[in-house]
Amino acid sequence: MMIPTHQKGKNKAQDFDDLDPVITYRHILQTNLGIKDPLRVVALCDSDAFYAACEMVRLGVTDKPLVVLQWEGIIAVNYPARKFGISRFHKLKDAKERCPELMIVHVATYKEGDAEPGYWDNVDSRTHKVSLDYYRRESSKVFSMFKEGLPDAEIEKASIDEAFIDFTKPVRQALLQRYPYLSQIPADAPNGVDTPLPPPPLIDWGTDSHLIPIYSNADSESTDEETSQSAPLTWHDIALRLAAEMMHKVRVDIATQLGYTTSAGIARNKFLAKLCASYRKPYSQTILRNQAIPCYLKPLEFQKIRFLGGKLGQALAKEYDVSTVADLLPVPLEEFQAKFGESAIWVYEILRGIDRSEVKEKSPVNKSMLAAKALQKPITKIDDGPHWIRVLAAELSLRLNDARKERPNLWPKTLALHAGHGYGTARSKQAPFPFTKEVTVNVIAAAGGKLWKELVGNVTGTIKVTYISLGFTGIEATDASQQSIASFLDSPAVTGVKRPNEEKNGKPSKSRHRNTQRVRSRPSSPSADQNTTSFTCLECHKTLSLSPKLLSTSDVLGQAYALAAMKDEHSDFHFAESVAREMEPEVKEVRGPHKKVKTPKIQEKEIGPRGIEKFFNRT
DNA sequence: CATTTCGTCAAT
DNA sequence: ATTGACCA
Repeated sequence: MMIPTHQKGKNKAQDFDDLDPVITYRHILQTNLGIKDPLRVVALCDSDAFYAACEMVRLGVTDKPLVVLQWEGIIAVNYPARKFGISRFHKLKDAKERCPELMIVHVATYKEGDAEPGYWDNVDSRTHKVSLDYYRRESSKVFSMFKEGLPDAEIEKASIDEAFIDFTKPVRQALLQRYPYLSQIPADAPNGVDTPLPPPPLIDWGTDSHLIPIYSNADSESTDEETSQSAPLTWHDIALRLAAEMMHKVRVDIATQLGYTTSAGIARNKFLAKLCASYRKPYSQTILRNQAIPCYLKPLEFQKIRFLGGKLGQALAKEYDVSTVADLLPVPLEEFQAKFGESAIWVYEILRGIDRSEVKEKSPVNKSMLAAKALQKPITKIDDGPHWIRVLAAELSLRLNDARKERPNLWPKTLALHAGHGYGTARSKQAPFPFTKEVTVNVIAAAGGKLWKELVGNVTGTIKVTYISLGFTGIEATDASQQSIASFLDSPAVTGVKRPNEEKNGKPSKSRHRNTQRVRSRPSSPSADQNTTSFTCLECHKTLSLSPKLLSTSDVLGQAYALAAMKDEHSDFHFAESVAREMEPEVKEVRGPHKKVKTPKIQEKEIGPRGIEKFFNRT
């Protein structure tokens, strides 16, 4: 296919050549067109000054200037305070001078031993850690309202205060309902289902949305609305309008019921929706018609585009010594490909208003959960680590157990510890996290403490750590088989509490299983030996071989071994074994030459080019 | 221009 | 398993 822009500078009109595609009955009748759908409509909706709005709701404040403080820094400024010229980068003192009646709210904090975070007037970064949990909870209320208000839309949580919403499906439904003749291919249609749709009706753009202007109106007296309404309507414009109505309704509901104002951008794809969402703020929404894309995009600094704000955008700016989208339009695709490889097509298309990325519905549960602390005074002694690890562990415990109130079957697969000083200097250790139902501060702190030793243990002398974080990764809702094993592993015997009825013959007693369910039928024939995974008990050298059928459970068993290793108790091994045996009775017991022990115990690792001694600066 | 505390994904 | 890029 010929791309006309290969000739430098010439074919500007054809840089944006897909703004008014022919839409046929096939397009409107066919579902699952995905990103190729010429009637695709995507919105980006984000909360205005979200943290500040959360505090206003919490404190019952309306309209008063307010900032949210995190230690000495302002992290959120509500719109009334912005009227005084206050921004996130001002010092608190400057902000107070600009607005003496400014309300100042410090984010919730807690210290070691606190049951939960709280709001305090006097906070001390040397002893306390920030908790952003209140904002997470409020955020999930907002997302619930998106879901309830837009049951047919795909919704992708993009951050704590932002969601992409794919309106294509609900808009299609509304289109066919409002204009039923679209579903009837006329008898005299020349090309049947491939006949273009009749011209769209005239519509009122309404008053709930702003419109991005279609012509540069710098020296024009007409308003944005006039210049944007002047272009002839397309069916895509009708689709945008229908989405705007739905978006507006949900936004009003959220503002009324939760007290959070939002702003939204509505366009044909994700990156354009994100861009135009901030066209007017707060509490407004903006429609970007296809015809308005060129004049909106060309003067734009390309580093403001999502994913061009980092290294790639810098590389582009440096390579061509330019800053706007229009500056890059003459660059042929081949040149991008030579210089930017994989990203070339994506960049080339983005510059032309094309974005193939899909709105991907995400699990309501985050895949990771981390607690982090920046220390203004560095840790210098290895023994100082465990204190902060306990603080971080307490938060993780609180948050995980809170999440489990909604979803009891949530399990974190690994625990990771990061530590470092300054930028780009972090090191980390991670290990499988023990599979227990009782995720207590002690369990997390013990596992975290092990990681800490692994990370800094072989440094002799002084360390320097200004940043430390502890987090779960691989958080998932387990299936029933894992739940049954988990509840077994949480039985008192496994968790270390002695119980009256110990098992006989290595087999657990019935009573221990009254809360577990049998979920897997036996495989009809056992698998061959070469496909099994073996575990050997360090103490008695008994080896357990698991068939591939138990792939998922062997994963769980791995966690059981982690627990055993952590507690230095070999008895857990045998409990794990008996569970496996019960679930798959042909699990083999092997005696004889000991195979290599497979445990999740962290192996001592060779220090790489950026050695640990170099990394943790001696002082 | 920036801090801190998040979170996701990909390369190796 | 570890590191880093990027987002807000």
